[in-house]
Amino acid sequence: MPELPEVENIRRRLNDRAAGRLLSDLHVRDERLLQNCAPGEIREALVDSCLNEVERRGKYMLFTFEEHTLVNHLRMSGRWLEEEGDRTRLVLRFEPNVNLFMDDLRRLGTAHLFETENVMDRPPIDGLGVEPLSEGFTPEALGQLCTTGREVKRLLLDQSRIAGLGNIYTSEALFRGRVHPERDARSLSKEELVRLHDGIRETLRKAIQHEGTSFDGLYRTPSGQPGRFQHRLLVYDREGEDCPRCGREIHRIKQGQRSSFLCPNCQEG
DNA sequence: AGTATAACCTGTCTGC
DNA sequence: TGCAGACAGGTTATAC
Repeated sequence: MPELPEVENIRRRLNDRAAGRLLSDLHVRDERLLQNCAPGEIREALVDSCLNEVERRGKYMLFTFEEHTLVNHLRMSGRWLEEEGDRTRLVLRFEPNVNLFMDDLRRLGTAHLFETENVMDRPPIDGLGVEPLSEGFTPEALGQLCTTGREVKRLLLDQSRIAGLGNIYTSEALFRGRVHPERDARSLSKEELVRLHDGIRETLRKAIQHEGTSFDGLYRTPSGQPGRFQHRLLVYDREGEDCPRCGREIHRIKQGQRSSFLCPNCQEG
């Protein structure tokens, strides 16, 4: 479910609530969450230490404590709540009386534990591509990623190239850039690369600003509020509706078992 | 190196 | 009403 804008909003809220606080207790309710350690190890590593900050890399959240860092991915249905949910997998209790609950209906989310100094050099963080909102992500940088003959939509979903885009925001970014999702990535002109680059940044910035996209009540900010960006989507989940640019019909296609939404008139094949 | 498929999970919606 | 199948915001192991 959560892509970069959702994770960024969650990160900000968790950071505001808990950064600088002492972790007084930690409960693993579902051991399958843990990818590289046992419940006893993570408790031993984190309890009684201070959370320095909550950072984000791609769709991962990094809870950076003094010695160790907890790396969390929400996958399809994970979320963080400030009250107990009915699908709680992990509980963090901070002094004084700040509780955070990781809730995850489909139980696909993951957590890794690392020594803080090693996090960036270990999987899964070390293999992530460029941050699309960083200074390093320029139209030229995008062009250097578009060197293989793959469909551009699939390339944008590849987290080892660009970290943070998911199924919603790739469709939105390609629409804004007026690039067809099935285009061979190598075939994009300089002008199209600039448009796509702008489309990616504009989409992500606006989605962050509007606190992400909530469809079926799954995504919530930790305070319990749904996002508002579902009201501003241009093509995603709008098959059969009018293109906001030209008024013709929005289409849905399948690429690698996943839906892409586009306007065939505005986005040339 | 690329893709395709299944797998991991649980729920909702659609059509018969 | 029941039931099968498709589908859902993500990633990864395995097989070509």
